[in-house]
Amino acid sequence: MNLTDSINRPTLHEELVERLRNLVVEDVLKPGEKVPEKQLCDSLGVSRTPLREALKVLASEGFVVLQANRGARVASVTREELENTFPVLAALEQLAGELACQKMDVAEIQRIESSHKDMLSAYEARDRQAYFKANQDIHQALIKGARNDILENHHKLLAARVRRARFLANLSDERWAQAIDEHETMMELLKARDADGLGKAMKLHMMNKLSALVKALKPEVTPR
Amino acid sequence: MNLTDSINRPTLHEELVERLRNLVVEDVLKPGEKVPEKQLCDSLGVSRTPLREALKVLASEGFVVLQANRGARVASVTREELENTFPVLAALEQLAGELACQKMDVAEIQRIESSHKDMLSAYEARDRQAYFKANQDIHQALIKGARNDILENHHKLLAARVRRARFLANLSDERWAQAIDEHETMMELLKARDADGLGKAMKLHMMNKLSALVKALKPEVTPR
DNA sequence: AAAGTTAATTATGAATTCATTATTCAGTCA
DNA sequence: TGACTGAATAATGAATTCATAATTAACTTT
Repeated sequence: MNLTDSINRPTLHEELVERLRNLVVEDVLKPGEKVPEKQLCDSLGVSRTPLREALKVLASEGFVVLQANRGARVASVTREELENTFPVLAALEQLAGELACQKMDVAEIQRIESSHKDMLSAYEARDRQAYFKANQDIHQALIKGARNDILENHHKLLAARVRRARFLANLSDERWAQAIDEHETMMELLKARDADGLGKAMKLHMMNKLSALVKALKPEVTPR
Repeated sequence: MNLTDSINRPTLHEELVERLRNLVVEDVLKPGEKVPEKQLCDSLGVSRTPLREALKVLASEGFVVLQANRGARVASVTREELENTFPVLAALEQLAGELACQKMDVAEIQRIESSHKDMLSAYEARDRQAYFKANQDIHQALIKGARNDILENHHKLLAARVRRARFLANLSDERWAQAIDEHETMMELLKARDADGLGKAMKLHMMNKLSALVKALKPEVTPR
């Protein structure tokens, strides 16, 4: 009898961390909004203890901000934060690209190519929803391919924080086309297993994403 | 009346996160050891609620491991973890080096040079304690110099996790000399404001640190 | 009516309590 | 003797309670 994977019943607070993080990333809980404990407890059917534990974790991850005796507010997405986050994310993706080239097996690369084609189809159809999905799958898979848990964890958190920015500015046609190009290049480099090249391409891809975002954002954000 | 900085009374759990993290990093709480809530509560003079909140945060930071209904254990420092963490840390330091070259002012660089000289003195005197301190000051200052909170946060956590490894293996004379050399180079590049160069040097410095560590570690660690 | 003050209400931080799960240990039987 | 069983104990997860700080509402006072 081989019971390798033991019963996996996550604790309440773990589930709550996941669910609340999703609510923040999916913009259900809006930036700046305060997070009323009682209300959430009622709607989620838990007591305050595990909820508050989850909020502490979320705060350490940067999704909410705690103020003593004033509870939690959803962290706002500032331009400054984006300008700080993207370079870090870019550095992580660069590393991921390098490692992925070395460590991924052929089947994995083929799966990425499949997601890549899905992405192209979504682009042709101008289906933003499907595009984002395929895009995320690709980046996710490349990170996984790096075989590095630490990298994966930190990337996951930063990527989630940045993902919220999609509610701030729409993807321009121009940027969209450029992104597709960049992905084509990345795909080529991955297949050629050009570690250094893919790393640099992924870094550049991120930084270009930031540029486009800041450009689309600039007018509306207070010039600080 | 300018009350820019409001009263800063951290909540209990925040203080606990700091203190417990220190206990782990300073090897007072040993890897694999379980963290008995009651005992800690008594010795710290707090109730279980804030302590448990702190443990959740520490778990999300990777310093402890939670098992449902079995409480928290201090995370062990495995070779695999080090081999995963250092490359990520190296990537962050590379970025920090690049940014620091661009953003630090002259006074800051001079202060780093002063720490650098302290470090050299400590090396001459073979004073490990003082060396570690000066070394940490330098790296800390370079990170600060990058003017990027996100980078700083993530670096801080990873650096703390890795710092625990110093209880696993001693710094060899050979490696120590090499590290000094690398720091000399870094100092030169910083003064020359060679962003790309400093970035690469810091990355290399980290990766060499890992090599030395793994070499010193290899015999004693169970071979995977 | 507007600004300021005080009382009532609400929300939060932390302690305590309760229920459940692990662990320990004595006892049983092969 | 040594492995198994089950009761007793201890530790944990979560709910509840309590004390205090923040917010709101009511009331003055001008």
